Amino acid sequence: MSTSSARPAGDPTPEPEREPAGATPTKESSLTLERGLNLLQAVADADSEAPTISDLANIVGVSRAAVYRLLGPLQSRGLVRREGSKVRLGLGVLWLAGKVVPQLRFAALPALRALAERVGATVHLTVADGNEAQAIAVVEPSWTSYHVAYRVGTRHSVQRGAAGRAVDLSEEGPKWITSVGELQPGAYGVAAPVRGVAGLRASVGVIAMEPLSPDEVGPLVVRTCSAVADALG
Amino acid sequence: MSTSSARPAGDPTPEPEREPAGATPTKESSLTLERGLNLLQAVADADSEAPTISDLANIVGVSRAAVYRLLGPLQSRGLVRREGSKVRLGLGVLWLAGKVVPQLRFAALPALRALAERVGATVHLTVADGNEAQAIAVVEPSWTSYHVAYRVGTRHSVQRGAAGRAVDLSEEGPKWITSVGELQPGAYGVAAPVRGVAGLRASVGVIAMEPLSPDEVGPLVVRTCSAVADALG
DNA sequence: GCGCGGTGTTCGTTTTACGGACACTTTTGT
DNA sequence: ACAAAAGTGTCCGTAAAACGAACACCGCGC
Repeated sequence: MSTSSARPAGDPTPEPEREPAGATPTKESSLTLERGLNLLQAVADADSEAPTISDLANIVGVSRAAVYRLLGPLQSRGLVRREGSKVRLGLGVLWLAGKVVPQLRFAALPALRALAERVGATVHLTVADGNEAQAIAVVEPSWTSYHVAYRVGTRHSVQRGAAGRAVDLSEEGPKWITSVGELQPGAYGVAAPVRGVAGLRASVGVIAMEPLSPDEVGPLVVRTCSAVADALG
Repeated sequence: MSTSSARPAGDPTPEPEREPAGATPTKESSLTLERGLNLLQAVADADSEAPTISDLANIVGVSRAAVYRLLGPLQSRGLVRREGSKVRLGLGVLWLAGKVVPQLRFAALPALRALAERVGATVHLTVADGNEAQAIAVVEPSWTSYHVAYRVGTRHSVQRGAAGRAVDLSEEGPKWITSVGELQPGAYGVAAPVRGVAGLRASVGVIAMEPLSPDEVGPLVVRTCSAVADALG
């Protein structure tokens, strides 16, 4: 939550206060929406056993009448669907997911571009989806005569390529990974995982036609990963 | 807004039974949740221009204070994230999307199984994601000596294979599509698109090792598509 | 038959969310 | 440079919205 460096308005200066016992540090929340999203989450959590209305009322901790009210808006947007008396996730979720990728890409682009121009090679952001990895953003340097063209949307196993293996790189151990000709003969890769963004398995990678100097490029990639993580977190 | 409101009022339940009593199309709704989801949608709709709090207040038609309150729950679940003073979609959406596929698969399985047993060949449900198609459910017949093994998760271009081309089959024209050896030499395919489920581009296909009788199998596939559409809609 | 576990809707009450106002900081503009 | 504009974040009293118990109802099994 807004770990961004620049905090716009002043809240670190509790100067004009007369708040005796600050019970909650400004708990901004809306109970109804909270419950509505709890409901959505409860539906999502039930993988194979579709919950009934009553089940949901129990899980979320509200009356059944409330579940009906909350289900309305959820349903009209296709986030949930009713199948007889069972409730399941709806396809509106997929629509939303389709919208998140461009925004994710957009947010990460500046950091990727900086790296691409710096090292003069193609840079990409890859996210894991199950045990497949997919490139969601690619940036090519603007000043080179030759560089590798890498297509957005490329998918491969998370076990292949520097970018693939990097997404699940353990906390300890090497900070980055290199590969030679794993996905494409003659292609040299360096990649590092993006850490610190909850729910995201991703990596930033560099692809070049000539061997990269790992000691030089590696740290740059790692730094870009941090930048990307900041941009997304 | 969008097409989501295209919910046929009449409950399309060709499913035999289970429907308790006459479902009265009562407009159950919760204003707060409605607004909260509108907010989420507003954030999703802004592809490249990240909206500010004030923007969102204008778009959704509520006071800024309300936006703050609504943003709380949304943010804590990672559905949106704040980037300085801009608001973007969060990664919780991807998490949700990951949960919808198994439920989708589960819902469609009975219809697929029925078809597989009927024609004695492997049946699969394929959904399009961008210009790639991915098999999310595969059912193999239980009584055949030989059948094609097809892996869940297989991806290919939407232009290839009967299942791929079927997802974007226009309303007019053929009801189903056949293919021979397009993805795999010696494999014969018949596929038809799943229609009527808003926001979903999908197809049901049959794969066999021997030529299928289109006139016989085609209508069956189409019928299965309807069944699947009903199960999901 | 009767209870049991479901759904769907109503109604009066009070909790919840509303939005104008304020204090403040950052950016814009002449 | 300074002023004006636009932005954020938070307070408050008020009114409207959401709450949950209760009701009417249906299908199933003991």
